[in-house]
Amino acid sequence: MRALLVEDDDRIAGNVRRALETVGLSVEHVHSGEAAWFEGGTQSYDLIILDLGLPDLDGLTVLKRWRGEGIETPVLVLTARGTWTERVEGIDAGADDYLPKPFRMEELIARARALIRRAGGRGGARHALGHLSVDLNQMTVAVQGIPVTMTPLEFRLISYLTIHRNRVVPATELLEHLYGDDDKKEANALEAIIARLRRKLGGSAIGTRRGFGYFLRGIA
Amino acid sequence: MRALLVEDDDRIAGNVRRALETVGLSVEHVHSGEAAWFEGGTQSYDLIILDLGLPDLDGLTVLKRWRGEGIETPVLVLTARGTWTERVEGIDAGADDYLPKPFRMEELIARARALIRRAGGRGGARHALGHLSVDLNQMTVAVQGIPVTMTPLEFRLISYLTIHRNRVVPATELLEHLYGDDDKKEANALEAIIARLRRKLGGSAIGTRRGFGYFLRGIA
DNA sequence: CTGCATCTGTCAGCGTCCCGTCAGATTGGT
DNA sequence: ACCAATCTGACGGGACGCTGACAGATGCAG
Repeated sequence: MRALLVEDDDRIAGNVRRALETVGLSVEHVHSGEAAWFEGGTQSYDLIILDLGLPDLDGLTVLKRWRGEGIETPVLVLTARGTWTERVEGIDAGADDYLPKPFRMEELIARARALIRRAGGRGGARHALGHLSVDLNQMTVAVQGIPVTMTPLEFRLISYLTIHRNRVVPATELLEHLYGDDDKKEANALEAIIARLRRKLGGSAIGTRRGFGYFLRGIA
Repeated sequence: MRALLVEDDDRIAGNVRRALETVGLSVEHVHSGEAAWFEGGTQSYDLIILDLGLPDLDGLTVLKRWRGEGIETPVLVLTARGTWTERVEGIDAGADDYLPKPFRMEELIARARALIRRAGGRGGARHALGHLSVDLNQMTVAVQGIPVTMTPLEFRLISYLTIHRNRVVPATELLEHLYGDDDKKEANALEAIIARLRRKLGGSAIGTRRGFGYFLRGIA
């Protein structure tokens, strides 16, 4: 379940990304209209979150182009100014839903879920790979069917790795995800959590790429 | 058991919400016709309370669109002016019942109940898990068949957990549900209610996921 | 109006568990 | 083989959640 986030403001983007990821979406983020136009046109997404106020190519233009090309991905439009005309424009251009800033993250999530559901993509908050299964709703993790209790940090870490299962996640990114970038912890804190996770999940669940980061592998 | 409340006046909306919640309904609230149109079309509700006097899209239009789409959810229409013609219009558009402002909350609740019951919503109003049974219509809770008396807050909490039984509900969400986000209570208030609930229901009914929130489990 | 009962928010104390830190072992790359 | 990166076990401070007690608020009865 992948989402494309088009937003030039990094602060907002960070929040949105975190919110979406907690409900099990894997989020790709681009800052500009051009990049969005390219990403959305070449990759397959289950949902696109589109901010209208972009530096280069206008969001509405991008949206119209997509629709013109027959791309049917559900699009949720964000905009600063919530005027009536703009809303109509957005709907006319092919937006599936519309959300004026500022908005509450819960609302964004609710609407995102609704869009995905309507599009027929069943919101799968349940991931399984190999002998490992992660349920983002119940916040449970099971190895070979038997449940394993997780502490908050451990769960957030395994969730993040699960959502980004297909790539190596840099340690810095994990640290940023677990603690707001402000908190300064010894780098060792992450390693400690990884160690505890490995003990619970079995040693081979989490792999290390020395100098880069960590990745999840199905347990063989 | 979920209700959608479409009402632009926040004062009225607050009262209605509280009233509905005391009878065990989980209430979603939108302010505009557009939002209502979207919410009602994408989510599944057991009841919709629709105010006609909306700023953007007229309530009647929304209602007609829903019916046109085959959405059969019972709709209770509220309106400021109770003229005869308007009532006919409302019924014609597909409303199931009609209530002129001002009205007494008791009457609203009575009609809401009637609509849900008529729609066969009886099926969803009674939940049973393990030795615990929760009846949202009668506002009763029973453990192993013997009824337990609940205070209002306790009942709203157990209702909310029952409705969202399949996931871990974050403490913040519970706080927001019990008190409007405006009220700022010490976080401990929630814990106090949970403790009282546990004493009544037996310790194992409500589970804690430290750092996340609470969840309901059938009593084994 | 007064007294009683109930509900519920606040507080303080306590136990449990989380997790950051440290120190030493171990691994992997060159 | 050497060095840096990573791993791991142990430990302790502190966050988190639970509970009992209390008091203000509210409602009801007399």
